[in-house]
Amino acid sequence: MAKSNGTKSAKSGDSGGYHHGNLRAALIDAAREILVAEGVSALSLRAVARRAGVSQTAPYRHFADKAALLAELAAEGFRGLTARMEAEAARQSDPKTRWQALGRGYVLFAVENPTFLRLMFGPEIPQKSAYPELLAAAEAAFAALAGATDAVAAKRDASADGRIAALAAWSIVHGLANLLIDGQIGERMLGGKVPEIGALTDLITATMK
Amino acid sequence: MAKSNGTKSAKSGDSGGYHHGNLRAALIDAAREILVAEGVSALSLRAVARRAGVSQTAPYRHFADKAALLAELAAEGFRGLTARMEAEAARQSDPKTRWQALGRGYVLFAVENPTFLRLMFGPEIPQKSAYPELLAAAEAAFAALAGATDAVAAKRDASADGRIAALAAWSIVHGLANLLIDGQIGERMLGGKVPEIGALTDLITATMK
DNA sequence: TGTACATCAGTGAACGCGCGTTCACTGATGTAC
DNA sequence: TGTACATCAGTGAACGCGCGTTCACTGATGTAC
Repeated sequence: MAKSNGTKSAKSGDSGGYHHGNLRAALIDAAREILVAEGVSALSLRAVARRAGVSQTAPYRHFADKAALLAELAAEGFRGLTARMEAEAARQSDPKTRWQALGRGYVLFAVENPTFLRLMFGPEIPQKSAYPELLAAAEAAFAALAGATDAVAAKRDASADGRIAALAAWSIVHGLANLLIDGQIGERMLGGKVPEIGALTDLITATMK
Repeated sequence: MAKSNGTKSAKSGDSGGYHHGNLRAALIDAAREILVAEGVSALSLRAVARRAGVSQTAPYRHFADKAALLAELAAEGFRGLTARMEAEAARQSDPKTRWQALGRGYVLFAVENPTFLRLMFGPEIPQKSAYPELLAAAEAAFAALAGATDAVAAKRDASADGRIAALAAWSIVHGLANLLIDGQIGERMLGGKVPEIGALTDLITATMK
């Protein structure tokens, strides 16, 4: 997920003129850095502008408002989530093995990028449905999971409801991910032995039919 | 969950003197009302004092700081969650039926009290472990679930790991609850037919071994 | 029963902060002729 | 090739707001004698 738009930063050597060149991308870079380093509550438009080295009103040349910038970052998060799942599932063709690998990717992404997960699912972006790109990225992530669980369900029982299987799969990995990043899973709960996250996720997803 | 401490409210007829009588309870009532009506982001100490009809510094006579008040409210939330689960599972003695009923209670509580869930699991209370009452209430909720899933796991397979079964159960209902309250589950995902929440939860929990 | 006094639970003003957004503006760019 | 001019992408000041918390204070209560 550590990404950069590979454009000159606000203060790089290009003689630092009045015009920035690629401020839009630089603002998203700055926002990502703040999100990762300080969390979603520190992600103010003013802080983003400060970090990008421009005046606090400059972002309004590129984003309608704060939510529009956050929506773009959240969409990036969903694309990262999908990528992480698919990386984990590469070359897994057995349906069940594949779904477990996708689940591992989901939970690992969350643990590696907790602040992203909070932005993606939290209330900071009101009316997520107002951002088609965000909606599409979220649905693509779900579709990746659903594709695999459909295959599991169909293999086990031709009359199984694929939609329910997909939602159940999403629920279990989403729940585990959130409990982990919210610090709800204490050692006590696991009886002292705390497995590595990927292994733990495999144990959890193995409890599904 | 709609609760009141049954004490005279800030402005009731008791001649409204300088001393309130039971401000501590009245502050928690006020906080609960704000949480329910306006969400966790509106839950400021100043707003709570305003609603209770006292000066904005009065709460400091009863709570060390904002987090202490929120922790008390969150603990109340966990007790409500446990109660909702147990109400749903009353008179269910078959292990699997019982666990599904508890799960229904979990998800229904979340849908009925979404802002409570966000307070209970969200980042507004830093260092939840600093509040023993909160910790105990959260663990009691988990224990209720774990008690039932232990029985399911033991019945199915004597060598099954009860802790993993419990965590998986918690994950799936927690995930479903959060996806629902965050508005992530669209009609599209369910193919048009949107079942009632309790029935949906039963379908989801039925996918566990 | 009366009273001095310690304690408790409130108040009001203030500190110092950060936020999203709007406004009138200006410097830089690029294009039509 | 040179230049007038429209447009674009920045700036800086300000509006109006809310927040958590501290401080010195005061009104009310209850208790010891």
